[in-house]
Amino acid sequence: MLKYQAIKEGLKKQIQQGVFKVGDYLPSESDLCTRFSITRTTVRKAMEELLKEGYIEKQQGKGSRVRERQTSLGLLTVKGFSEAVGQNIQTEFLQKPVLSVWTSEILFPVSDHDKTEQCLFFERLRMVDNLPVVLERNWFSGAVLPDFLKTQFVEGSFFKTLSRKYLIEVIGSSQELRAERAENHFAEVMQMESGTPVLHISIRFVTNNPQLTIYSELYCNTKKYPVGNSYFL
Amino acid sequence: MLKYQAIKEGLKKQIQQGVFKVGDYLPSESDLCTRFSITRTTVRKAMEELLKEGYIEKQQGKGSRVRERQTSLGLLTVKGFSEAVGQNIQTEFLQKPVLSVWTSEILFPVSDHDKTEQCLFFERLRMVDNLPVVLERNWFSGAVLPDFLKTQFVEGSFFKTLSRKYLIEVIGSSQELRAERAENHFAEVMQMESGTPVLHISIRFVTNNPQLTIYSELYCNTKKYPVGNSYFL
DNA sequence: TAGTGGTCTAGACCACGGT
DNA sequence: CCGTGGTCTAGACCACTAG
Repeated sequence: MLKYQAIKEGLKKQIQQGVFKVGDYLPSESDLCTRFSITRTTVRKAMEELLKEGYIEKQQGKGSRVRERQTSLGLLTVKGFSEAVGQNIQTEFLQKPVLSVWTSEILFPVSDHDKTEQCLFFERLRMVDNLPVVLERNWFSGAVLPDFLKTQFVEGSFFKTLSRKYLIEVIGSSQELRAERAENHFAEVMQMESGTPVLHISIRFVTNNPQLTIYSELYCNTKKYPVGNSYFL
Repeated sequence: MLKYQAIKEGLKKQIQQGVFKVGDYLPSESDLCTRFSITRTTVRKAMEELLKEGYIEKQQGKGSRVRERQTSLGLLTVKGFSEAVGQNIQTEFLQKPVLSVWTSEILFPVSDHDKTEQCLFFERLRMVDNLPVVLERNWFSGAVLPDFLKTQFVEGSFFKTLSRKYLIEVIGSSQELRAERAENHFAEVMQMESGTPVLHISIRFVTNNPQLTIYSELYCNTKKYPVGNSYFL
């Protein structure tokens, strides 16, 4: 194992396990140098990677601080979601996590390995001011998530739960987008007129555990809240 | 100016101007060290940035090679576009670049500065097997693009033209997505039934020239060809 | 003023690709 | 075998933040 990799993984694990919490400062670079008997170059390489992967932010003169990880995975978010503080946002479980089956609703091809495992499923409705905005349906293998069905979500977030309780991180994603008509069942749940255009987002999340891939199908009413993203070098 | 910045900008300019072409190898790191009387660390920092910005790719044992720049800006592409070699892809100008006006069709707010400048516009239709897939409408200030209306597109690409002829690079983007009904005019151009869902993508491209922002509105028929992207750490 | 991250020097050895 | 990029050492000085 390369030295900078070891430092990086060590720090990452401590962040994930909560030894360093969001907002905490990591030991300074010179601290780490003496502590592990290595040079600044090596320490800085490790920190550089943590920065690139979204775990920390640096400030000259102050230090490196753990931040709420945002993968910057080119993912789309509902505009006005989470950032819009004044908004009245609710999340409602239409189906809490249960044992289910691999279904053809999943538009990305399910891997042969996944097909041989049990399939877990849950479904949520995201609302702004009591208006349904996103219907979110998720499927994934439960093989590497012991006791997931009995687990409480960390801060209401699926991905935080994977990170804190199972040390699983999302390391990649593929998305496909389609404009479709809201059909009977969806139209009703989403409180849309049947036949209204709905934005259908299919996502495959790849994690650092090769046994866990997450398949999500999102249905968005973009009338009042378009989805979007930004990216700057 | 920092040394690594100077090296980086120098190499970047030479790449943009075609001194180093796609596929060419840049001088080796030790070459650059002696040539500019600096150390490996500094050269490597410069190369690192060029890598991150998508200008080069590195191979241990061989060297650093200029590659076709792909910004990895979290942008969406039509699935099967450009990668699908067997496909029969055409691009048709519905409107070649002309002097136009800032219109309310642009969903992102047009900056006050842009509003005071002349507005250029062009419109293209992308087709696969003679089936319209994307209608693309673009607006931007012509202030910093002398003779743009008389300019031929480099390899049929707007962005390559900006890069090669004006040394302007896209450094960021914001996107918004909406599912809408194809209305009369669009439905006709796109050869879709009126009222069919269409994916509307609004993009604001930010460039390294503060005077140039590009506003694009794309309308996609996702029935056969969904749009999408992938991202991996 | 002390401590932090940012830049830079001048070396060394290694892993990889091609001759 | 040589040249390439990848890792690492042991220093130095600078720019920024805060007490």
